[in-house]
Amino acid sequence: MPELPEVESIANRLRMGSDLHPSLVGARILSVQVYWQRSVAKPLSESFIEELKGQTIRRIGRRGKFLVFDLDGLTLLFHLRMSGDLWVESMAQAVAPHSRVCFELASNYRLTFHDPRKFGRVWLLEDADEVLGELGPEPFDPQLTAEVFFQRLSRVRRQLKPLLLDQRFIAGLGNIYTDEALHCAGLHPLTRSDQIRPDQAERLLGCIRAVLEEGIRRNGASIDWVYRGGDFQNYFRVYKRSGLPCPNCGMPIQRITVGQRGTHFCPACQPAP
DNA sequence: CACGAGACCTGTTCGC
DNA sequence: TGCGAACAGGTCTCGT
Repeated sequence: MPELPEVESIANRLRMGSDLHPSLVGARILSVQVYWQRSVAKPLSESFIEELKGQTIRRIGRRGKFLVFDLDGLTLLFHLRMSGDLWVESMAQAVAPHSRVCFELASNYRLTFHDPRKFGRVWLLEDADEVLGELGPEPFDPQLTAEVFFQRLSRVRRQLKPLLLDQRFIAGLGNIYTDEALHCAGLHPLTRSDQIRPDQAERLLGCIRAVLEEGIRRNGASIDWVYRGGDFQNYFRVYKRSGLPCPNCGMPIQRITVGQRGTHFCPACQPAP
């Protein structure tokens, strides 16, 4: 489910509240239940539970695909990986199947880390950089100019698709938005990064920002049974559209596998390198 | 350094 | 209908 726009949408909802629950900013944590030990990456779950007692959520943000909860001198981080989600439920509700970690709040609500596939992780850290430190730039960082982006592309010789998925190169892109951005930019996913011209780099950066912006505007994409809320899935141009016509030229969208990931592109608009 | 394969997991969908 | 294979929004580790 979660790439930058989905995580941003979840962070916004938790921060602002919704018709179903109040904002979590200012909420105090009474107790924590861990139902799947490996979901807690750090520290050991006993300390995790103990240290969280009495902490208050001061701020809710996002960095790359991480949700960042600033507490009282500690930082709570979530990575949702493939199937994770954060739910706010009334304490009266039964704990749902696939709930991995539950946080009971003083407001009589419960924050649930729900994650069927168990790939997601949560950290409680004194220094968030221990986990976030290696991340590449935020796509919307004004410091990330077309010039800087071109230099970063040129410094390595890698296929564009796996490179854009590398969170150390740029933070927040996943399989959907990478395919959409490459299609928007007219670049084949297997193009080598050091073969890119400055004007193509500028176009690609603009497209990355455009597709992420659209994703955020539509509150992310909701596919299958994981995560509901957004409707960007109705506006995909290439992702999961193999065989269907390219919205630009009508050519059937093609699907290949790149670095173990399904990769969708238009053979006409994105000519092979 | 760059890439591919396997691991970690459960659930859904597709083909026979 | 039933069953196995393929596939899924991510990332880590290992071998070449």
